[in-house]
Amino acid sequence: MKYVTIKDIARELLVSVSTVSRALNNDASIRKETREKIQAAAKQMGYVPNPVATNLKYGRTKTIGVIVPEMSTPYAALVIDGIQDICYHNNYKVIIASSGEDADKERESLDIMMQFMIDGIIACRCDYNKNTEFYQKIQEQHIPLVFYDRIPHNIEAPQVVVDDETKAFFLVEHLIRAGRKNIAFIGANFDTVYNSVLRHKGYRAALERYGLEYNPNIVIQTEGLNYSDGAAAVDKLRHEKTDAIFAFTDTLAIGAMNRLKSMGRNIPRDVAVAGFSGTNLCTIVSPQLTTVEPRQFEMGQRAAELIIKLINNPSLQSNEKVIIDADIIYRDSTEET
Amino acid sequence: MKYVTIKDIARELLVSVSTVSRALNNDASIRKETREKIQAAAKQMGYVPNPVATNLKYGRTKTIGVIVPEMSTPYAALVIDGIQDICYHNNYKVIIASSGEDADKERESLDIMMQFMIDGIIACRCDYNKNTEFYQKIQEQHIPLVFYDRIPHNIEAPQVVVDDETKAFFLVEHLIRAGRKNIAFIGANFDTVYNSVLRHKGYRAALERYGLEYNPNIVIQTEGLNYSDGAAAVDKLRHEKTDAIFAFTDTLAIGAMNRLKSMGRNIPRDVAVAGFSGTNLCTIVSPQLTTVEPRQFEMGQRAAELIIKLINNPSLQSNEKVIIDADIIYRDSTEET
DNA sequence: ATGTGTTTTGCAAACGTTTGAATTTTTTTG
DNA sequence: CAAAAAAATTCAAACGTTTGCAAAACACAT
Repeated sequence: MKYVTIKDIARELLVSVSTVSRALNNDASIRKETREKIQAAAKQMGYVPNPVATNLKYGRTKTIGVIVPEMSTPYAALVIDGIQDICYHNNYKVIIASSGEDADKERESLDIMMQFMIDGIIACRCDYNKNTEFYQKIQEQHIPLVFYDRIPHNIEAPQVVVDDETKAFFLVEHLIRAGRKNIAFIGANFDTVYNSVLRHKGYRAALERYGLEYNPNIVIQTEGLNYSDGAAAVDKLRHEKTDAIFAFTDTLAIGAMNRLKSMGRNIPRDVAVAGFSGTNLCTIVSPQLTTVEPRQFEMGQRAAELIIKLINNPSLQSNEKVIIDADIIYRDSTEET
Repeated sequence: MKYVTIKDIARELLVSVSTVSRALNNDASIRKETREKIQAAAKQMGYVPNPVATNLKYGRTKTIGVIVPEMSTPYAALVIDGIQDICYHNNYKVIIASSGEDADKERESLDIMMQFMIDGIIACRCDYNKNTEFYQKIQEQHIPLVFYDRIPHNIEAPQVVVDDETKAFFLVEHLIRAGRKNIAFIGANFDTVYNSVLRHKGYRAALERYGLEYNPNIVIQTEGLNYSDGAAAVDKLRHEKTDAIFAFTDTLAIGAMNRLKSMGRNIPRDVAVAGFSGTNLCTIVSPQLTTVEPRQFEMGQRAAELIIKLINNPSLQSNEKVIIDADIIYRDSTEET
């Protein structure tokens, strides 16, 4: 593909390239007539400015890299949508990589992005104890870096997150008020996903607040975050008295729910189940799943706005922390008994 | 972020930039010693080649644009994964835009990508009767263009697709053999999604082959492709005798299934349900859903390989058509009565 | 006409690479 | 030891922009 350049226009109109450049950028020093003549010609000739040339000139790529832990839930899709919404409107390209909850893959993707010289990174770490030095190196190079969703925990950085602890508290409170006494927590590994620690904290606080005993036997940490991990967690609970489950994500909740059902237990009568994520998957399972629904699209938007702000403001050393609101959606899976 | 350049290395080592350039590119005309010295210095100084400079030089962006109709199913995620797998290994950036099944949005995204001067486009059209001229314009500009999944139908272009007709035939055959006599087809609009036309063709062929009467009253074209559209289709079937449903996608199938359940109909006893897409969503609903599962990751890979081939071979005017295999996965939703 | 001031345009360098051609250095040869 | 050949290095232009500064064009007063 051969594109029309500023030079072509200059040659055509017998003016200099600088004049064309200025005219197209509406520079005040160009005579109105000339400007209009040039802009008309540009349009007519199908000129489109070559972004790589200007990027070279300005020493940037107008690209931001996004690392997500997974890409196959509507949750991820919505966040990405939000990011792209802001970025495309600000003329930034977005490149996405999924780590698949694998820290090595995450690291590898970061490496690729660094080679692309992206102007900034929006990341959702899969494991808060991994790749820390790498992210620090990125920070030292003064490449803008924003985290979202997963709490970075052991690294100071701007971030866009949900108030896990509070939301978990309210959700568990809801279960308690619905008459549940033995509420299990199916969480992600505490050494991997810090949000899990926080939701557990909220969970425990709610129990305490309502005078329910905390039973470590019904607090499970899963291997991964797939449906099968939810199911596996249920197996571990097999011999424990349980009348409700609060799962770390919708995926875990759905995995758990289906296992419970196949064991012949009725939901919500025998066991209430609640998740966290607020994807529309909650509405396609039966019974429909109660969940905490962060404003995912907005989360993406905020993260994108933040990174763009940091890119345009290299001096700004802020570690701004944006809290995204989340709604608790009550559905059949936690109906009162 | 200030990066180390070839010039910095040149200055440091008191050689010319061309020597550095050639040394780093392993040019044979550079003395071994010099080359090694330069490469060592480059590494030590943390040099990373500036892709925007080389891209400018070569008149390309090393970016390929992907247009998907939706991004919130595991289907899309897997295809994208496949695309990225190939592209990142070939040093191409991938930028993705979702049209949300809206032709205007699709067009808008294409516009943005054109402004980014991507080297090629991989697209899944949301409506084969919309934006045709626009895609033709892209072809006229000789920008490599590959379609996947949705049949482009009224435009000649390289594509990576599934044999819809045949696969639909076999799936419906399976329903018939399981004893179903009144098999409904819930398809996407025939004027919008050509695959729907083809699957309908396969559906009809299977009926014919087994001597079942074709009943147009139980062939529904939906508005959109969401769960709600599946449910709405079931409502339209309300007064028809139906003991099986073949839905155009898993999403439609799940929407239909849930509506049937809420109407008190048992699946598969009263109505068998089958979908098409092969996402893992089929396994989280109950009963688990029979479906046709195209090799999604592979589909993405093939599409990416094709586009890269075309980029590297501008002369190649091929309209290669790659057929991706698909497996029929039999699950509880279509068990024999 | 001449000079002054303003407006408009052009020159040339720069961003970080690559690469054909020219130049320098080294090696080989008679 | 000089000349020729080969090898290694450098020069300079190019990719498509932007932009400080110089130059040209014009307006107006004298």
